Amino acid sequence: MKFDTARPIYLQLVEYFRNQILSGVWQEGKRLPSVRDFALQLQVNPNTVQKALSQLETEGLIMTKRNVGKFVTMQASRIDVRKADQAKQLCLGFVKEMTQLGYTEEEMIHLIKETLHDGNTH
Amino acid sequence: MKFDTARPIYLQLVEYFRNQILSGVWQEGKRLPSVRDFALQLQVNPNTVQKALSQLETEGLIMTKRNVGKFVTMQASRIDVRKADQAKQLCLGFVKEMTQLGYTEEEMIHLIKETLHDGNTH
Amino acid sequence: MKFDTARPIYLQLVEYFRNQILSGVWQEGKRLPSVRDFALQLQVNPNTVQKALSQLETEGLIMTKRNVGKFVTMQASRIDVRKADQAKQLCLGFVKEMTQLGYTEEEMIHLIKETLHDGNTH
Amino acid sequence: MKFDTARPIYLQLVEYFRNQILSGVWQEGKRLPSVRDFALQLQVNPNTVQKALSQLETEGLIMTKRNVGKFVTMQASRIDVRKADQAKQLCLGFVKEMTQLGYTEEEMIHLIKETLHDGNTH
DNA sequence: GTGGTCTAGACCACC
DNA sequence: GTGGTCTAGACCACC
Repeated sequence: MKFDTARPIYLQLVEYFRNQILSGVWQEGKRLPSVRDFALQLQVNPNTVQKALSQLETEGLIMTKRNVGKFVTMQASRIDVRKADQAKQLCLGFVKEMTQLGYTEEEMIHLIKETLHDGNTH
Repeated sequence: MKFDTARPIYLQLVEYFRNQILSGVWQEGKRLPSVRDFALQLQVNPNTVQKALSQLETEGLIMTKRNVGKFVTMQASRIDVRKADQAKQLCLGFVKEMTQLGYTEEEMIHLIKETLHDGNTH
Repeated sequence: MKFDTARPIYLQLVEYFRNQILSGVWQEGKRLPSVRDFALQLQVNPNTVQKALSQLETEGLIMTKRNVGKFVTMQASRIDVRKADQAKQLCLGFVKEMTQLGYTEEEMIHLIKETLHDGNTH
Repeated sequence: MKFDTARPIYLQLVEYFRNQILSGVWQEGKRLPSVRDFALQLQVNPNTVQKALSQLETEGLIMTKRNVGKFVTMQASRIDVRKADQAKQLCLGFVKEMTQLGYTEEEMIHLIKETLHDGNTH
């Protein structure tokens, strides 16, 4: 995994982990690797992993079973709500910035389609 | 003007100034207020204004005439290119994140339209 | 029985067993199920049950008859003293925290009554 | 300040800081000592102080002005709500445990009064 | 082995 | 000077 040096590693981890959960790549109830394993695998300090996972626990996407491990929440509804929230935030931000630049609805939609069909999303 | 205390003020100024230029609110060739006037008006340290304006000069959106003042560039084409770039970046980021969450093209466009017609953009 | 995965299970057992004894649900002299039976019934490791029962024996609420089994103590006075102690500790803690928050005697008593009559205690 | 060695220091700090705010000892808008000063004064590591203050920021009781310092929130209403919440939680816990032990309303209130008039609260 | 806490100390950006 | 991040590494309880 490549980290952007300009932003805190732990925040990039939060975003990565959150995406895995909201997109369903990590399914409800899935057991996560241990903090130490994550740290080895991601080449960062265990404390950094711990900080990211704690934040996701605060957000309710992860739960800890003491002396057992950490798990993706089993409440699918919570995941769905968060996913819809996240999408709404992304849309709001995008629309706000494009509007400020002076783009119209048609232009926005045209540009979005163009972007999707360019194959630059990967 | 309201600043977010969590992010560097100079960056917020860069974004604000850049938006004014790219959206055409500040037209080509427009003379900018002096650094001191900006600082008074925005209630920030003159060094902060200076730092923001320098960055925009590096980006080619502003030019300095020695002993006269600072001006929005007169090269309209440069502004247009930057504006298109900015829009493309916004689209790429938006599409990438929505795709990661698992949204399809139709869903994205539906959500964008919904956002625009909700009146929540302000 | 539901355990809070965030806190040691054995401590939760200690609290549960102690409550059963102090409240009189388990009367003086009552013979307890075997460690193995408890473990099966509570779905925990026998070592965990053992640890909890040992602590209660140290506290004098339980006694072991070798090759026979474990029993609630027959000294009713010991139970009464511990119960009064426990209540006193609860009161002290409660009053201390409420006082720190700035609540007066009248307010505390009013809130307690409100809580009791809300039916939220279960 | 004396720390209970059985519980995490950062949690004890959270509780201490929170109490200072909810009780009004630290008033709305009050600037807190710097993280480093707190650490020196409390004889703990700056990271430990930081962790406690971050949690209070998540709770909305503290806000950070970058490069300036940390401040008690200026939203008095938020403080009031949290204070009422806290009191309700304390009452619920107290009533639940006393009820489990078999105490009646009259007994609880009698014991609370006794505790308050014993002078043992300090 | 699991997560959680804490320290010492370095380094960073911003102002 | 301010807060924020990160690391290396130790130590703990629980199971």
